[in-house]
Amino acid sequence: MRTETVENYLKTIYNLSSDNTAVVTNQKLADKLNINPASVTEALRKLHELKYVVYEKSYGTRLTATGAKMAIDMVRRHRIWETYLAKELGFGWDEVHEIAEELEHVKNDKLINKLAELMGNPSFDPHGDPIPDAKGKFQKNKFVNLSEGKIKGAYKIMGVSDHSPVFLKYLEKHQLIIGAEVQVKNIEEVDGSLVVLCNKKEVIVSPKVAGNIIVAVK
Amino acid sequence: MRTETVENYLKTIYNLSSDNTAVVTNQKLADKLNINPASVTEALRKLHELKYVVYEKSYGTRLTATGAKMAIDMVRRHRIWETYLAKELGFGWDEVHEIAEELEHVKNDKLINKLAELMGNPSFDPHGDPIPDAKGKFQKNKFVNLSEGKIKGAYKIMGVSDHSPVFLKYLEKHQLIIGAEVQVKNIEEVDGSLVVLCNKKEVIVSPKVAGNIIVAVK
DNA sequence: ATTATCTTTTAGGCATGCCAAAATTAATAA
DNA sequence: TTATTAATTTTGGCATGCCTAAAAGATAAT
Repeated sequence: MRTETVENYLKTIYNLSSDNTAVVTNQKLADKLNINPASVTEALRKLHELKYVVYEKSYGTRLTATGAKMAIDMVRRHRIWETYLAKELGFGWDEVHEIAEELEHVKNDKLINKLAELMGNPSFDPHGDPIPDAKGKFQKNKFVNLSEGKIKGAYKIMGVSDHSPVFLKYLEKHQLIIGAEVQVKNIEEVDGSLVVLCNKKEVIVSPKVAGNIIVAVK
Repeated sequence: MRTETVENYLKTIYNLSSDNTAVVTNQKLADKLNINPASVTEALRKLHELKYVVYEKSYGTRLTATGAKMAIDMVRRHRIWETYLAKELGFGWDEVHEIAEELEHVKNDKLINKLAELMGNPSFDPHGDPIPDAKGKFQKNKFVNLSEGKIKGAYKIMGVSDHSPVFLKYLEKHQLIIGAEVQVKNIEEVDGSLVVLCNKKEVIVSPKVAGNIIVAVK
């Protein structure tokens, strides 16, 4: 099996079983990878042989320790590249994902570590997602959704949970970017939208949008 | 045919037909690519169909305009990455080739152009190999330090790397100004100083001074 | 418990990109 | 020119990674 193929499967399984405990169904994998479920079955059998996953037919799949390690390594590479592209090369945060998707397959740990070092070993990428360190350890974050914000509460935007370009562009337009400090002035009772002060300007944030903004309480 | 495969063939053909005129034999390609000659025959037939090469059986191969363009693009990407890895990330010169070999396949021109821009759009990589610009044009003249000049070599002064008034005044005094044409008559074995002919006058240039004079090879 | 529905797996196929060995073609020397 | 040698191409095969369609298995509703 080609490394790139293995990496893509493991990464996807990892992302679908967030806490690395849940079992992933073939259908979901097929959807994410945009391939036929039959192909997933084949691939999983091989990944099982290779000891990257434990796969019981008609039941589901989970990563082995080895598989999880590789997956987390992919997450690290991806997020380091994303951060680098955005922070150092000035790419828009809506552009970085696609490029990182290719760069993450370059097999050279020293390269990733140098890039990380160059940026001061960041713990979060431009989307606010945590970057595991070289040993695969994540920095624990205790962030909340802006939708849980309270009137007069002050917050700092740490990340987003919707990574679609449409969403990211929308946020940028209103200066609701990573690192921005916001203050909730009011919460409309009618629809639950938040009136927040950001960069000295008032912005109305719908509950849906707020639910996709991750903030740290200040 | 996978893009990466195409790219590797075109790049190799390009490198083997330096001036882009010569015909490349299958055997040489097979050797360079570490594959069986039979596989080369197959691949070339496909590349011919795809209009990347003109391939006449039992004769040889040369790149079409399209093929050459792609190949030169690969050269640019490779050399930009090499330069970047060495200059910006501190990789040793022996390490960069292998990594660049992977990075060069990442399909994003904006990325390469940003990297190039970051480094001031270099025309030569640290080896002195020319880096084609985004349009595929090579800079004719190769810039080197005058300290790398060879006996009987003819050069044109293009710039200096020491901008101190003392240094500039010294150069002026000896007519060693931008645009001046110089010829190395001799290199003293004792201290490595160069005897150069400039404006029909002989000048002794110490290694230290020569190291701060940038010249184009004529 | 049985049917209807949905998911997963099996079976058979296809394109890619490589191989080894045999056959052909070209180049070189006698 | 003919024999020898070298390069090239043909042939048949193999692994990868995907596909579609059909069979088998699991799930849920009546």
